[in-house]
This record gives sequence, C-alpha cells and structure tokens, in this order.
Amino acid sequence: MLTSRARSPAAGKALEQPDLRNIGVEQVLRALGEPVRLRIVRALACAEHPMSCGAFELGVSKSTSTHHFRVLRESGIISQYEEGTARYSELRTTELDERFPGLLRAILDAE
Amino acid sequence: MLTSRARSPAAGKALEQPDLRNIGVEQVLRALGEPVRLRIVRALACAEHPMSCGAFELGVSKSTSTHHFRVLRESGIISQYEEGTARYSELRTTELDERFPGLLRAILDAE
DNA sequence: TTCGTAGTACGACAAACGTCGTACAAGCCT
DNA sequence: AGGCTTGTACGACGTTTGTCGTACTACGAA
Repeated sequence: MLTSRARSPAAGKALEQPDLRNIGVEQVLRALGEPVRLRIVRALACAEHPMSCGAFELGVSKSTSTHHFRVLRESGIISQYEEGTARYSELRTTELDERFPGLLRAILDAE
Repeated sequence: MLTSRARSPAAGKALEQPDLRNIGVEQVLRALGEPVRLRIVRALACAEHPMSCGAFELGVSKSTSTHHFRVLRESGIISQYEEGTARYSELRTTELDERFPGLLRAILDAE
C-alpha cells in the first residue's frame, strides 16, 4: 500500500507514503474528520516549512500523536521525512489538489 | 440540538434538523467518510427530486439504512420529510454551500 | 561515554461505530 | 377490517478507533 517515497526538501530519509491514486476520498474525509488530525493539517497549512511532530500543541500523549501522524500519512495527506531524531511533516498540497481538486481548500476555509 | 424544520417541497411533515451554524466541518467530514453514506449523498446529488429511503440500493438492512439517514440528517447534510409511510430525503445543497463553500462540490467531484 | 531529546512499537482499555434481527407504528389499498 | 408497505426503536454484537503507559531505538550534545 505504501509504495513511493516522499521528496525530502531538506535532505533526510523520506518515509513511505501511498500513491494518491490508490486513496479514495472517503479515506481522506475519514482522516480529516477527527479534531486532532484536522488541527495538525490546519497548522501545516499555515506553516511555510515542514514541521517536526513535537512542534504541535496537540494536548495528547506522544504515542497518540504518533498514531495521528501515521493515519495522515497513510491517507496520503502528509509526507514525512526524518532528519536526526526529528520527523518532519508537510502537507501534500499539490498532489492532493490534483487528485481531489478544491477539497483541501474547501476544508481549510471552513469555519 | 435539532431545532428548525426542513422545508417540505411536496408537503408532508418535515423532520427536525440542525441549524448549520451549529455544525462543524469535522462532523460533516466524519459523516461523509463512510461508504454507505457517501453513496446516499451521491445518489441524492444526481436525483432531481427528493428520494424515499427505499429507493436506494444500499446493500444493508433496513435498520442500518435508517441509522445512516439519521446520521446524515443530524450532521446537517440532508433534510427529510414524511409523506404517507415514506420518508423523503434531499441534500441541503444551498445551505451547505453557504456554510462550507465548495466543500460538497469538491467531494462529489472526487473520483 | 553518558545523558537527554524525538519519536516509535506494542499492548491495553474504553468508547464509538456499523451491523443486524425483532418488534412495533403508521399509512395505503383491496 | 385485514394485510401490505415503509420505516423506526431498541438491544445486541463484533470491530474499529482514540487514548494511554511503558519499553525501546536512534541521534545529538556535553
């Protein structure tokens, strides 16, 4: 399921991520229909650079945080790469918009 | 939570439905991130007239069907009104688009 | 080398969710 | 009236999901 590799803008080892062609819109909606994950995505959308997992104020434990980042990555919403002990995340904005035109924009604009 | 009444285009008693101002985008995403419910919404989007619950080929039992229609109604996505023994559903397209501009369109266009 | 930092993996647990069957209510038709 | 149709209500069930703690790995800094 996880096939290709994420591009790693600042070097570092990219984590496996799914091809967006294999992701259905239901999976994306399900992933984003969770408060913590939506907060992560909103934060990433505002950020200009990839963010390390620890840079978020999520109010959940480390393991829960890890869980949500994995769900987002496996749903094709974010890409991640490791650098040192940190794991950086960024939105797959372009690919997402190509696969589901207007969807991310509409969700981020909501509220 | 369920306050106002749905308009009933063809007469019939409208069921209570939430004010869209009280609905968050997460709730909508969660509701639509389920295959059966997304099928219902897609069918309603194609239909020109409200559809009775029995008009759908959902492949689930009657009680499961009832459950999904309620989730959609309580999430502000559909409105329902009763007429005789039937319960008709329609998308709250206009309100939804006002509350979450572009969201419904993007989801329906996906795939 | 030793310590601290960043994050994962695994197992546990409770709550939410999707599913169903049965029993029931209300309206239509003969 | 009686039966059929359409759909609900309720309770049960198994699964998924979100949460945590503990133990662990890997890297960087003192």
